[in-house]
Amino acid sequence: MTRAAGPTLEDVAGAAGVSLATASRCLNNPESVRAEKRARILAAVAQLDYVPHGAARALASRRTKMLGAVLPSLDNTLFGGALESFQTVAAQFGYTVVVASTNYEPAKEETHIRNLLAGGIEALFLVGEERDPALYRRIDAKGVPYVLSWVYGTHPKHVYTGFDNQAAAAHLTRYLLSLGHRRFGVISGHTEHNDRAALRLKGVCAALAENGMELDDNVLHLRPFEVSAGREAFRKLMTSQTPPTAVICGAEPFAHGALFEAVAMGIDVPGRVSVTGFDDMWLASQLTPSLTTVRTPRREMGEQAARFLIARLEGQDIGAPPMLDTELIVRNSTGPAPRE
Amino acid sequence: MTRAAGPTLEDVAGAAGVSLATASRCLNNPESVRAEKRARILAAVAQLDYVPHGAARALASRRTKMLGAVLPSLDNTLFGGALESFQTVAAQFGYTVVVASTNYEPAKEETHIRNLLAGGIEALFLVGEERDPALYRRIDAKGVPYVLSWVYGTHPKHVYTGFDNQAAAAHLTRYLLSLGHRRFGVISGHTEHNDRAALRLKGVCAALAENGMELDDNVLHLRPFEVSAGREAFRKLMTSQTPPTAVICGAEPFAHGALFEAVAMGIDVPGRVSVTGFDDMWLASQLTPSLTTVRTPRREMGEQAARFLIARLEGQDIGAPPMLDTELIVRNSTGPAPRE
DNA sequence: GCTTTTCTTGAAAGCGCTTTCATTCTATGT
DNA sequence: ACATAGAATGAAAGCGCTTTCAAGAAAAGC
Repeated sequence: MTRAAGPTLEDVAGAAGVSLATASRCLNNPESVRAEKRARILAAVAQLDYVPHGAARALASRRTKMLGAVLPSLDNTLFGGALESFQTVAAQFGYTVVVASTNYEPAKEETHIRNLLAGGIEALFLVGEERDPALYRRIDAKGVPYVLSWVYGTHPKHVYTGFDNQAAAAHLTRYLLSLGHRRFGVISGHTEHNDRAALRLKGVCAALAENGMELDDNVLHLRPFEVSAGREAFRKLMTSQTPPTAVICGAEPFAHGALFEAVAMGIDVPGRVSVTGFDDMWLASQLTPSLTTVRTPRREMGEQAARFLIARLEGQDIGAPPMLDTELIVRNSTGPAPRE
Repeated sequence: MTRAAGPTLEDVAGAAGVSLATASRCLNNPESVRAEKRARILAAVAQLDYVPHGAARALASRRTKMLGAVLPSLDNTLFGGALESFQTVAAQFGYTVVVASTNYEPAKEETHIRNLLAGGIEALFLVGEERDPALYRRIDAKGVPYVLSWVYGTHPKHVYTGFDNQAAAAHLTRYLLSLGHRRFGVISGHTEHNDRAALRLKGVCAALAENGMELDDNVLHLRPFEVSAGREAFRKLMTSQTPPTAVICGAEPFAHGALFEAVAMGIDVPGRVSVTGFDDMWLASQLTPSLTTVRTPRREMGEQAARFLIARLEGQDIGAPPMLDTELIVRNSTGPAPRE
């Protein structure tokens, strides 16, 4: 497809009777141009309907004003919320965001990052910390700053905009323990390439260990992040010989599924079994019973990441973003452990 | 921030002992270079860890391989599904997607489109048809092909990847009529800047008109697309003197809200009132009662749009995409009108 | 063996913009 | 009025790549 040529800055300069250099200055640093000429140039811009050529500008100035975001999924308000706020802040500062979804296939991430890097993005928004060191090296080689979200690790060379998955999960588990629960079931996302899931699971186990308990393999169900998987796992859990009195779900779709399945099975929640989620999506508060869960700072992460990255790019050194808080939201899906 | 320089194609050419031109050819059209040199060049690329400079390439070739998408919201699986499939297809063909959200504020759309155009996107994915003609002119002036999704209009110069909102809504309404319903309530999105909402509403009215009925103003509630708004409107509807026997929701959040509120109010659905949705999000099938709704082809729209746009850009002339189907999914939230 | 055709190659001219650098103005001080 | 600092301007040199164009190398034909 041949693209319509469109007027160039040179045309604008010509129409305004100034040099190319002056026209360029006028657009990037209006103060440096005499008011009278500025008016002429701006008029020419308006009249010709001039739109600057991004690639040319990028090539000459070494600035693309593009930010990249690689997410596990776009079809999901979990990441959508973060992306929305990331994009909104970016737009406020005149940045544009290029997005890619791995579809929860970590292998795709490298390709996407490579492409974004080649495309010229100046900074990168990523989810999670665990990835091939070579990938990090490639990003560093380009001098592209990045932020790891949804986690808050300790590696000094990384910048995080996230929260403490493990602590949040442990806190939630302690709450359940305080309610008297001793038999747990856990539905979690697969942990191999998902450090958030792994961390949450670790938090659960840690809290259990504090009380001299441990998680039996057959009450731990690893599943893809889907409601149907939650239903199925919940049913499996509740039809075992010794069903748990509390089912901890490492992600909210599992909890939603569990609650739906409980209705289908005629199981009283929280009378017979307590159920917890993780993320506090809008549905959590609407369900009956409403879901006890952990609120995660989705929009905050996106916003914080954008602000940090942009500050970095503009040379202002705001420090690394602070760890974000989570909050245990106690609702009606949890209650005292039933007496035997 | 100074970006790390990184090796240029010239460095690669130097390392491989060939000219810049040959190195360039080797990357864009490998066949045209003698195998022996090709190997040397590729080796140099690998060894230097060379990544092409997007802006430079774009400037020289007038191709950015970037696609733009402007959506009402990113924090919403409605558009997220379309974006996901759009991006996936784009990536398959080596395109990158730049995204922007208007946050349901149509005024923002123009700015975003302007920025994307300046950024160099080669094609545009938009939602809905209704917008300032000047905006369309600006896009045309750049020679950027675009697709309008979520609608399927008749304007010859537009390309649509969508479905017939009006027909779908009319079909749904007729179904309700056939169940004996005569008193309707409608919860719809604001129609001023939302042709999808307007079209659906029109479909409802058309079906009603066929039976010599019309929609009274006080049973029509226009709201922002939120569950809470759905709850509130439903309550208002059901506490009026003559509550409707069927509540038609122009978007699914309203229907979800209505169903939740019905539970809260102890109203039997569909015994006392039938409720319908529009879009068939995953939740629709999980709710109790499960929701009668219209399935809209979200992922198909994104995929179709990407395929069409890319074909256009590559000069293959595949025709305009066909109108996509919707499907009335009858579940348990609808039933015969209660007898008076 | 030598000419003609077909491939491969390299040199060089940009793509549209930003940004030094040197120059021309304008404003200021005396 | 005259020198001088400071501001505004234009010419020109790229930014890193693609792509003509013409020349050189290889393959094919007689």
